[in-house]
Amino acid sequence: MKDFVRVMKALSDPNRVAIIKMLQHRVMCVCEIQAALGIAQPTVSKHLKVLEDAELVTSRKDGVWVNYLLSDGSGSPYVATVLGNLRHWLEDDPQVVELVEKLPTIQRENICKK
Amino acid sequence: MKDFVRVMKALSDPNRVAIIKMLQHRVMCVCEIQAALGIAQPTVSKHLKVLEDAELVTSRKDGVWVNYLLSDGSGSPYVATVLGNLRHWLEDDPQVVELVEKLPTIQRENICKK
DNA sequence: GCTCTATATTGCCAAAACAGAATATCTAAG
DNA sequence: CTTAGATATTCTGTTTTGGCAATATAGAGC
Repeated sequence: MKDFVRVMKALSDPNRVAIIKMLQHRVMCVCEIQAALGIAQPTVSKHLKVLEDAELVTSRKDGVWVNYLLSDGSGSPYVATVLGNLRHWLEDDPQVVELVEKLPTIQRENICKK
Repeated sequence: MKDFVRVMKALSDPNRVAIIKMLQHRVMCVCEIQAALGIAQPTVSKHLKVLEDAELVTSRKDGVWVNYLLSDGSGSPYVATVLGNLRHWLEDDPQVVELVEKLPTIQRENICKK
């Protein structure tokens, strides 16, 4: 029950759902997600922690960067199923469409290192 | 996006999930749910409102009683899918098992009209 | 060692969520 | 039309959440 509720709670925020929809297209680092969503960096880190605690997302350190990617869902049937459903769900959502369209223009080389 | 988040948020509370698991077995009125969960009546009504707003649940008035039942999900693909999944999910959850076991002993004739 | 830079953590605030007590509404029955 | 019981709504207090600014941490490179 706790695991299930944790996953549902993680999916109860539009920004977190947006992160998942973006990660369906590619791996992203924190500053890229920050640039895409237009919210503060600590806020992004906190959202990612919630998603990671729910096992919806995993991270891999690559030097200074931390790459976030979708979990394979092997640890939780809820995660596996919901991530599967989210492949089709929200594909036509205006906010998601806009995010995915500008995704190619967001590259860590241009965004960070200011 | 808003619809999806609303459904996820509705499923982010253990008591609300418990209500859904009970409604899988039979229609229930407010005071029966109250007795099963052991929480205050206004709290139950509020949870039911959240579930109804998310279209996870429907209600039918029957005189003084209001019977709550699971939605058929025809209004929302998220609802249809998640309610389908919840048929199998949490079947072995201790809290759910205990609730379902004592479900037969909870009848509105015995519970209400105090 | 020191300096950048990316990310995480902390602290704080406003808004939302959950709980119950008290109250209001509705309906059946007399 | 008055009462009694089932449910909904309001009110209030407490906890949780989402946001940001400020700070701390970690790794790359000098």
